[in-house]
Amino acid sequence: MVRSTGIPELTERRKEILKLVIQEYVHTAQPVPSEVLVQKYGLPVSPATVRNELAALEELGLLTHPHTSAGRVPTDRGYRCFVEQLMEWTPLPSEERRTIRHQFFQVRTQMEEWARLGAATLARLSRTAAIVSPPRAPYCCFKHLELLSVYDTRVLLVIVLQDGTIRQHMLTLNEVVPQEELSRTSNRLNERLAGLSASEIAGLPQEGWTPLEREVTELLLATMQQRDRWEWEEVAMDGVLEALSQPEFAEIERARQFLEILEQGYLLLELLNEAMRRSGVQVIIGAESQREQMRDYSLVVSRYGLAGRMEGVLGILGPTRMPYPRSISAVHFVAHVMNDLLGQLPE
Amino acid sequence: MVRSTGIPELTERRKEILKLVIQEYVHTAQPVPSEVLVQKYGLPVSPATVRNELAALEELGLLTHPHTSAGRVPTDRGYRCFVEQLMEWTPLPSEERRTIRHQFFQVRTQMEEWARLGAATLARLSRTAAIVSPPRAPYCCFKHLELLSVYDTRVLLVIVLQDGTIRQHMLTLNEVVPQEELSRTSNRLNERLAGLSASEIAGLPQEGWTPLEREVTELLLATMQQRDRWEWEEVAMDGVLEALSQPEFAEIERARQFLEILEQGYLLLELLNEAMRRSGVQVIIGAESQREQMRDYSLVVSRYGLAGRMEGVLGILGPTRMPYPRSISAVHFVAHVMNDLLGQLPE
DNA sequence: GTTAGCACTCTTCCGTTGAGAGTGCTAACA
DNA sequence: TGTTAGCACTCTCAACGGAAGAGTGCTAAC
Repeated sequence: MVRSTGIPELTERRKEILKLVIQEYVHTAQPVPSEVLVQKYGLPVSPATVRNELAALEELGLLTHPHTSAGRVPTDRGYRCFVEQLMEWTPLPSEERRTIRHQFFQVRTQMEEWARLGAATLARLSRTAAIVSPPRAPYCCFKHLELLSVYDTRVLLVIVLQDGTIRQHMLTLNEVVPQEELSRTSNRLNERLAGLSASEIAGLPQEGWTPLEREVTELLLATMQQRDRWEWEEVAMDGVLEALSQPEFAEIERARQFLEILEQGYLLLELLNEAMRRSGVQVIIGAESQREQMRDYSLVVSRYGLAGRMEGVLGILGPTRMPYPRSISAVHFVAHVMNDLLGQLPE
Repeated sequence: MVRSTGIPELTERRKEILKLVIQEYVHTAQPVPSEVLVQKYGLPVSPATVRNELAALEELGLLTHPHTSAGRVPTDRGYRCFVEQLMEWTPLPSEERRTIRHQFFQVRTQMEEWARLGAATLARLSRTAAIVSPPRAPYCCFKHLELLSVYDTRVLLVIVLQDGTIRQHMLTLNEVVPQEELSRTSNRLNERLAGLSASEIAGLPQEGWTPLEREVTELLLATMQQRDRWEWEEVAMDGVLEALSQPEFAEIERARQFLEILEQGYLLLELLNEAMRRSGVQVIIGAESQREQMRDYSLVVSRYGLAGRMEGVLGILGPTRMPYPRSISAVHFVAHVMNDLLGQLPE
């Protein structure tokens, strides 16, 4: 019997051995020899038997070995099999859960802190690089704007969208306009535009509008459209240094490649956007991402929030050799906590 | 004659040789042998003579060599001497200046873009890590707040300070309050508090205020006090990968130390704060910073903005082996451009 | 199906060696 | 006195070789 993912059914003993190889390799970062499996984990068979099984697992594409006299190393498929069938769920200690919930509770009023705390928490739990996008509404309507006279002809335009996005623009007017007039203008615009989407605003007839009203509406539209593109800069990131202490980054070139993925972001943005379409924790192992640059790295991601209303995505990035049970429960838990935060905040 | 900085006066020939050693070393990252100086730069003396001079410069503490049969390498003092006395000013090509000015012009209305563009520009010009703090007023007064009903008892509080800082808080009230009542509350608070500093607000008597007014004032105060601490997170950073391609980061441990300095930030914050107190471009070479972690790195920084009204700081961080003339003109120029941006924006 | 035994392969470490790079010193020279 | 050629000396670095060790794969026996 073959599963939908193309992972072969294994005998119990092979499952056990594969699991041990992965656990050991994740722990030591060294190819795992047959003798260690017998001695350290007390398998009730001889190393020779284990070697036969290892050879069979290699035949199935779940393990490799770097050279003749080296131990076994898991392949992407091996990890996949582990994640789907063999892994034991390791929930976070309830003590730790409480601490984390408390930390989130403390910043519950400061939305701009959520992503940052999420990334920090995730990085600490997973000991690798963590990324958390701030929550936002996918189709976001205008909520409120404010024109503030700053000095002379300089005016600050503050735009608030319905998901809490705030943007500010500095305008230079042709003539000095008193604050009262600015307030009247913003009130008029608020009455006309509040609750409308970008396309609705774009479709409004502008007869009888003042030049200032038109200019502000123009900027408002530009802001709303710009917001619709995800910006890598607003994604919170943490634990990069933590990740770099892994032995896979012993050569600087590897470290640079890893940092490049994180700094450029477009590649991760693509993968995160794909992940947004599904629910639950998703694991993308090495070459499974179909991205050459990601060949040696795995991504554990989850969407969070209220679908279609206010959502974000979070995850961790590390070498394919990562403690998947821990990573998955970390991502799962933080997504859960952030879900709760958002659940308290209906649109 | 000895300068105030403790740099010895040198003969013309020694100046020339020191300059050449530094230029060559900055370029190749290899210890510079006497023969290269003669052959490549056509010094009108023999290698033996150059060796005598090199030995003298080493005696003065301006050069070292890593081992007996290696060429010379500049010391921190050597670089200091170079920066203060020997360096030739290399202005940016006017073509490039125009391009950069144009880029800044395009984001002139979006203050939150300034630091990011500044960092990107600086990184590109200097080919190393760049940091730019967003501009802010050192003693900042309250400008405006707005309470927006979000849903049920959830209310969004938007705070605008006089330097353009914007913070948002999500409140949960005990009872549902209609938007009109919220608007009246924010208007009352705006009338009472606009233009006041944190300490002035803290000193106001609150008799007769509603609980909501007190709560909002509380949050406002917390926000203003929090703003007074510089937050490393708001500092824009760029060019980190660029920096890591330098040969000094061939060993991963070096790279990690460097990234640690940039990620933690507190050390740089200290140095930047010191730099804020002086004007003009400042160069801090290696151990001059008195910080062990900074021993192998140099910082070229400049304050920008309007002293006491709206200011920020920017700079670059790289190995002590850096092209100081280029770095200094880059920092100088970007500070200048950002000065101009702010000059158009009196408080 | 399991296992002991063993040959085989490949890596890794270590000591050696030799070449090469550059200096520092000395003695001669202008 | 400053400059220079010559040369010995030191130190690094790459290459080499060999030995030890790790672990496998295979075979034959149980």
